[in-house]
Amino acid sequence: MRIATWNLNSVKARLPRLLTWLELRQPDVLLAQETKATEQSWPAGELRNLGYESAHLGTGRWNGVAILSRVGLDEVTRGLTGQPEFDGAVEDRAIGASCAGLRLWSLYVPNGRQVGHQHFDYKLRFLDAVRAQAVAERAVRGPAAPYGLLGDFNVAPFDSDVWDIAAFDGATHVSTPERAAVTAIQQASPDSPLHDLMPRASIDAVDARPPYTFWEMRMLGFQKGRGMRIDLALVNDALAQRVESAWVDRDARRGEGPSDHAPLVLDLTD
DNA sequence: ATGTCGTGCAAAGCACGA
Repeated sequence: MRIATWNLNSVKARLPRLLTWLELRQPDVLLAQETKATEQSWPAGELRNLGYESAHLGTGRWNGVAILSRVGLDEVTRGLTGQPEFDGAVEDRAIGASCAGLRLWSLYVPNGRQVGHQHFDYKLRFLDAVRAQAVAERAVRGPAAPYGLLGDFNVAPFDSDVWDIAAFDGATHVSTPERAAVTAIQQASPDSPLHDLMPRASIDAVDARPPYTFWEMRMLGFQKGRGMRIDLALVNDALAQRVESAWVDRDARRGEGPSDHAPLVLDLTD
């Protein structure tokens, strides 16, 4: 079984590449972010033609999250319990579902813009709502149920997760409170920690490069190797023990018209 | 700090977000 998470940066702009990628890599579940789609514009028909059911949460120009599955799509949850608002609205940043016995979330954590910006505070509150969601579901489902929080966290957990930590002095994505908020999610249920699965940098069996998942469109970030590992898979023991391989599909970042993110792929035992 | 994208509005140029 194969599951993946991918920030598409517009499903409309990415649809040809998305469909090609689904046929090439054959994921059983895809957790998608930044669809920038409405329920009307979500391409459910094209996805169904490839064998995927899908559940989408999106209202327009920004954000938007979805789960695609060809192994069942049940218990769909749109939004987090207690999800904070920004500018008076709950944004389309979280959708959960159960797929073939796995409880999975597709998350698009707010960017934060600048440390100290109100959007940064919103980011921290959102991450705390993710933590609370994990605690609540852990209480209901128990530690034996495979559980994963996947998506664009907009946080690089370690200094080595960015191309040059000196270039990020004072920046978001690497600050202490953001990293502490991610750690708090992982440790929310101390008897059932969530592991930050470290992927390989590519599908190759051995790849010594850093496993970045995002490269800026500006300044030729990909071409210059200026990347960040900000798309994460936080999974409990029950799911982690089924992971045979985790890797970044950096080939999806190449060529004409890519997203600025590459998919993070998990290959599981059946 | 931004040299690139993507979106939507109102209209082929901008504002906004990342």
